[in-house]
Amino acid sequence: MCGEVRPGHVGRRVTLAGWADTRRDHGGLVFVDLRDSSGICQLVVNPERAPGAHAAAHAVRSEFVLRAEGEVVRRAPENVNPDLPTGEVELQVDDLEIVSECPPLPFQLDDEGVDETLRIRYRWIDLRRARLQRNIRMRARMISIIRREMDAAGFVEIETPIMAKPTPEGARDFLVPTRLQPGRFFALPQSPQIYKQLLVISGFERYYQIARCFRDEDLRADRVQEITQLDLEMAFPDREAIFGLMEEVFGAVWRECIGVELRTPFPRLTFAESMRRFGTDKPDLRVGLEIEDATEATRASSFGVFAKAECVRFLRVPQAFSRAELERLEAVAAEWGAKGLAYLVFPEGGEARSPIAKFLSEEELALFRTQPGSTALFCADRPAVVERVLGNLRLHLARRLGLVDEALWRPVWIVDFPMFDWDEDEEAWQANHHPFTAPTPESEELLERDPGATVAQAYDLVVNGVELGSGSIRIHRPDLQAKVFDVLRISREEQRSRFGFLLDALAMGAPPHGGFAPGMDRTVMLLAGEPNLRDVIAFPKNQAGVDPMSGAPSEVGEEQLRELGIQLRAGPD
RNA sequence: GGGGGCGUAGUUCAGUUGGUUAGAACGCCGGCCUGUCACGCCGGAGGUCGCGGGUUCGAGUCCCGUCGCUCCCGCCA
Repeated sequence: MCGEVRPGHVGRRVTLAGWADTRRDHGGLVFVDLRDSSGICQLVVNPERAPGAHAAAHAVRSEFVLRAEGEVVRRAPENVNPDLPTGEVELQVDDLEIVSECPPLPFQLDDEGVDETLRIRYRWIDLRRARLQRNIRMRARMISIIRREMDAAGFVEIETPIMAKPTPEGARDFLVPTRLQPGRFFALPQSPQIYKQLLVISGFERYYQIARCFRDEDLRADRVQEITQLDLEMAFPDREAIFGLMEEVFGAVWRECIGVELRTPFPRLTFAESMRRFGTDKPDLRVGLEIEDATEATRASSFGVFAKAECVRFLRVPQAFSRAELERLEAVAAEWGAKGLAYLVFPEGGEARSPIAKFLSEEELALFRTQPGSTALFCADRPAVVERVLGNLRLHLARRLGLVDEALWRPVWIVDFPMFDWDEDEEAWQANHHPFTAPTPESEELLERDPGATVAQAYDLVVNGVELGSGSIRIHRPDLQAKVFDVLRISREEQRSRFGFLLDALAMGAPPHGGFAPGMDRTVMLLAGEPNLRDVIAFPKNQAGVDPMSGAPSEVGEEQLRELGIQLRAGPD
């Protein structure tokens, strides 16, 4: 292997094979950097020693596949390349075979800024980049570690159907027609949720799967339509058992993939506390800034906006902003729905600067006064708006002021999510996690009386502000499941037709069960430090959901459609 | 569905108030070169300025439309 040639091999005759990374042709001597997945080794071809090999070397171009035979020799001290692990030696070539040729590439491998469509279209070349090789190999190592840990913990890997039943609520399904049942469709699973519950009910007390999941939704840098998740479910769970297992698995992954020791147990934060302190349910705990409350303190204020607002909160930022900076911040805040951004600037050795200072009493001012050279930024509105604005402003400021310690890893469990969110458009309750999530025993009685106050036994794992996975303790009593469906206004008939088999199974000896499902793509993305999910996926699609390499999805012939009983209409108009 | 950015050589980009023959770097081709390692030096080829329309004596540049890519919002139980 090219990257493994060492001084200990000096004098040995070896054959190396790989790709021509670069060629340096001196007319006489020709140097070729031969690359394989283990690294690079320099070939030296001397026209006097090997005229045949020299002619071949002269014809070599980038990315040709070569086989070189020769003797490992030690380089003279002045010729050592300290940047190369194999830099003390080289291969003195006697025989060089061009195994495979390559035309000039559509882009250069050392050019990082190439248009992504072009990169994906020629993915087999793009994947030769050291960075992508590292990402894809790290992904494989992670999956292998996870399998080892899950097996050791007594979990059984079981495959569930890729062709499953459509679920109209939630994300949009990818539908799959079938010739044998014209007019009917399978759906690609958004998750193996129901199957895994059935498996545990079946007596597989510990199930897992490296599962592909599909959602026909719009894509983002950190969102693709086809994801891989570690899907797991267990009988007689307690939340702590699942947390402990995941901490062990992620601990092993971080340790063995990037040499980082995660401190366990991971801290826990309730949903309510996370929203209050960080304005989000996926807080980046590397950022020290926290949102503080001023609702009560300003209740009696002569500043009407504060006095009347349902909620007033603020951020203390360690920088005295200028007028222009504050205007830019206000514009940023407006994008997130802020009607305004009140501020108190405390400059170094000067009076507080603020258009609202005159409305605030000495006591109120004292409350917000921090060290000189800082600013208090206020948002007053409904809690949801205040949280969104200040939560995003917190991240924006952290990035801009360099308050994020990139070397830190801060995992956190977010717990005690609300069972339901109120959907303004539908004027109905929606499951915050999914409809199979159990309420806490204490809040179960609130289900009918006050659905919004019901607390779910659901939890998310968040690392450095990225939601890696979520899970819950499930409902294992058919009566409770039916009650939850009632809150979601799913009629008894609909419950039967859509989830009848699950309700039946719950009625036939279902143990308490629960599970978790961390996303593998996002985990590698985090481990590899990649901002874009596509760079940890071997063959990704573009933002329009199209594969520029194969052209998928593509149109199909009439014959194929006829067999499926599908007729295409001309266009939407 | 909505908003921002981008689209000029194989690639990454520059291109002034609209004005001669649209440039650079890398890559590519040819030549020279026996210690380079992003080799060097000399020479050369390479352009539907995304596409369509308009304004103008004249459009890469201005206007309208359209397509593509990308980032974000919505959406993602």
